[in-house]
Amino acid sequence: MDLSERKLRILQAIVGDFIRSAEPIGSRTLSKKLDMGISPATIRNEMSDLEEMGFLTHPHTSAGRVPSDKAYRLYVNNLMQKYELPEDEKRVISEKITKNVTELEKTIQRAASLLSELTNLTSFAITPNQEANQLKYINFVPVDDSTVILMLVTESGKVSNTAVKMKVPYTEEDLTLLSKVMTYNYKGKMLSEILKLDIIKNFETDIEAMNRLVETIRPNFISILEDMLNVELFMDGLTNIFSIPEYNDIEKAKVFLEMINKKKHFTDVLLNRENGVIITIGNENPEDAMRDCSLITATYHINGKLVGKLGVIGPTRMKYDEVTSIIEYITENINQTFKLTGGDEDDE
Amino acid sequence: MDLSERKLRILQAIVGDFIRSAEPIGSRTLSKKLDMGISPATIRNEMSDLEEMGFLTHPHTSAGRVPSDKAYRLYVNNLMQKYELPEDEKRVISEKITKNVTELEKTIQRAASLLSELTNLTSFAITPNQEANQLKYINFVPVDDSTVILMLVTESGKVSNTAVKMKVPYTEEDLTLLSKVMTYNYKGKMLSEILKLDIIKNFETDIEAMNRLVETIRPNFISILEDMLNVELFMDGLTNIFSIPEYNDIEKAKVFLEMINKKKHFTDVLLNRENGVIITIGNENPEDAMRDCSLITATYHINGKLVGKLGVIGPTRMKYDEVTSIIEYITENINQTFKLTGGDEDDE
DNA sequence: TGTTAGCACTCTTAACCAGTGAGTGCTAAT
DNA sequence: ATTAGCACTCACTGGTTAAGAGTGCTAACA
Repeated sequence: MDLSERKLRILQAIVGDFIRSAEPIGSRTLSKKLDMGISPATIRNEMSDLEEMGFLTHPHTSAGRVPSDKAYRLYVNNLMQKYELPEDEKRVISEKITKNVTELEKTIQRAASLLSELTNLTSFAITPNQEANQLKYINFVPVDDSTVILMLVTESGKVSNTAVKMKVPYTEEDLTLLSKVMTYNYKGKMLSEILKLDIIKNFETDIEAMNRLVETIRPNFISILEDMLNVELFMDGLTNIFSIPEYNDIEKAKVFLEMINKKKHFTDVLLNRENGVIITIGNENPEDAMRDCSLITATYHINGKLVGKLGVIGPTRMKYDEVTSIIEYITENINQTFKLTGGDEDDE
Repeated sequence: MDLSERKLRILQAIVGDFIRSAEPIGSRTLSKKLDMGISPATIRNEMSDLEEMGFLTHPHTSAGRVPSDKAYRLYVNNLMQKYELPEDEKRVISEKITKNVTELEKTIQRAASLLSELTNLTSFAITPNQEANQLKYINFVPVDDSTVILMLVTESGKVSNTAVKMKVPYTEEDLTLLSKVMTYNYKGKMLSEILKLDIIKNFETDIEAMNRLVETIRPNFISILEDMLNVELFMDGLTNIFSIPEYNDIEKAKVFLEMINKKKHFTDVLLNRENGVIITIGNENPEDAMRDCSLITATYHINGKLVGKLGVIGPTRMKYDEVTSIIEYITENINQTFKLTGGDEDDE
């Protein structure tokens, strides 16, 4: 059996209607809604076929039909029309994303917050994977007799630092020299590379005093590098699920929130997804706990290079057209904002 | 009517039992449990008195009695016995708090996480209010031709920085000089003072070139200072409420989570609470949304000076004795850890 | 006078039942 | 191939009943 034009139209109508109403839809209502001049009985036959093909299911005998994951997939791939964002929504997005850009993290967080607000779903975003980020600059700043601040700067403009309590004596000149030597040695190397190759561990200079300095600083250096490699996860709109009928069941809401709240695990799931706009529907998700969710993620780029992700998670019944448009528009705006500068404003 | 010894014992038993079981307790069960040789009928009379005095309520005619907020207050103030933490729990706390202390924020977050784990409640913590924190050190680090990193260090050892895209030419010497001048001017001043008195706005030197530098940097300087003043809010154990019978109702869970999720507002509530271990029960809370929660907060100190808070929020029916002991022990450990060093390890 | 046994009463909860309505699947007619 | 008609299914609603827990009151008791 193949999908006739009419079957497609019926399926489209069912999916479209269910996405909005969350109610199973029956043959009679559908017949009226379609006004193609086909009777409920005919629709019933078609529906029966569609069910046999796996596009529809039945909660119980006397209920209407509900789209299956397979139907959503077909809908997303073929039936769905491009949703044009209203101009004012576009304007809001542009304004919020590009306004007040001081730190990448803040902008990304704002983007996530905006996303949940516009979609009424739970949104999330992760900062770029720093694997490919290169070290640009190392500096040691003496603050007082026993405290030195270790500062690292990456090519993308990310700055990290930590205060180090010094256990060996040092002079300002020592530190300046050490800054220069280390910068010379590590500049342009990827963060992960520096960590993996143990080149910090084996770092030695010709000067005895400096080696003692390195010795003191090494653990901090390693931990700050590790820290820079961590991607950060932002979420927003957690409580939005309470307004979704599917999650009116306390048990389901609990499972959902617990899944979302395993941040480490959730981050890994996101990192493992392919780049670009990716929609996974219900049982397409590799994670058991997500089997009745849909996940839409998209990729944003910093300097056209570093790659982060953001997206939404919600019931399989979601407005795929609208949500993808919103996500796309937001990522576009992020890309635009961080095109040249790597995180700092120069666009005023 | 006054509270006889017997009334107190009965009340104590009711509160104690209800805290554990969440079930209204009747005269018969209580009579057996107390084994003071008083009959259910007598207990009923006493209960009736206690109800009249406002310590007990009745969900409905044929249900057992339930403690009122007033009863919890009495329990907390007079009836409750000090709960001794088991040694192994103490050990776990000490280990987790003092281990791997690199950044204050991380330790506080870990403390919150630990707190929710041990209490099975929702926990939170805010980083110290930085109002009283003094600036210690200002430094400008040139990274490349057009980027300078502005770094601020406070007395407590907090380091913040931001990359600034420079719009005017500069030399390394300019920056070094500016660092020195500004440090000289601002060192020892409180962050809030620097911001409020507009002394940044009016900052001028004798040197024309330097004033142009200041001009470029000023907005970043202000925003980084503002940023440093923000307290951060950490939470953990959000989904713990789902295992609490009181919140088995989806509507209640929703209200709770939404209240908790207004982070800005919630932070303000915390900031406004007095220092020390503070327990507020149900309607003692000024916030409508918290009227059927209890909130326990405690204060921790950094360098014996800067003050942060942490605590738990949960149903009025909570194990006050156990929870306060845990919170106290955790704050003690934090105080100990940050006694001298202001955030950096030197205790190995 | 404080305590207690006894009993009628209240109220919740669970189970059961019938009625209703939405929707299906099948059959026979068009 | 389409459709009208009809019997059937099943969730949902509202009402009834019975059980159980617990109270409040009264009268008897130490």
